[in-house]
Amino acid sequence: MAFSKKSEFTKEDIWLADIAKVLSHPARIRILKLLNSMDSCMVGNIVDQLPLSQSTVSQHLKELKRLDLIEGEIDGPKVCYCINSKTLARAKKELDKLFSLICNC
Amino acid sequence: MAFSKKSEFTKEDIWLADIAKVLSHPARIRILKLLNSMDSCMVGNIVDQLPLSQSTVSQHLKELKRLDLIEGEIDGPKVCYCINSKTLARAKKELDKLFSLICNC
DNA sequence: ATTGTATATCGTAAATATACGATCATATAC
DNA sequence: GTATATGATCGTATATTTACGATATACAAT
Repeated sequence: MAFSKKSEFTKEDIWLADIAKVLSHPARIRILKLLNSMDSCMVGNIVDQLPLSQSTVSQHLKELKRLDLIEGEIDGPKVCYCINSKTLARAKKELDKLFSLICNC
Repeated sequence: MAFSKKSEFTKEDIWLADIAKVLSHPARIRILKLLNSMDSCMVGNIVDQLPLSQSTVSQHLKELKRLDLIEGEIDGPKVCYCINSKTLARAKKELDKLFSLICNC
């Protein structure tokens, strides 16, 4: 493509699309579920649960962090990730708005 | 990448990720909103409302149709698209399940 | 200081997505 | 029949995503 036309849409639609994009890989959905179910949220534990290399998981974590869906806390040489409920709640609200608009559900 | 690892996740996560992927472009979000607000749902009307060429819009419609989020009905030389509420309701339900899992919201 | 452990980043290859113009197929109108 | 209109598909260029191994960084322990 010559260049992306995404910027020609509304800010709201772009943000929702961006959130959807972060959720558009099963690894990232899995990671979000894991972060909420595990006692520990170290990267190593996440890597162990996924069929992906450490570097690939790190990339997925970066994407989740970029959209503020998760937060990382440095703990010595380790990093502990956790869900950012605030952003997720906002995402849920906006998705609800979209669905109520387009299909009354 | 050598090849995608998406198939190594659960069917549920893959389906949700696929739905999210369809929603991951502002043009497709805009199209869904338009289909519900316009009297007519002809392709031409949709093209008029988007900053994209006819062929690009057709590609986006194909994606929405692939996941069964919309349905097309042939009307002479025209095609009328409409929302498939059933699939959207299922998507909403699965997204709700995900959000309640990961952030109690 | 050295060694080990945990994670991020870099470089890179292949897959997929985005976008367009051109063309094709089909239905209507003449 | 031919022309016109609508929308899908093809071909193609570029951008982005996905994935990995290798390397770098940062801290901890010895």
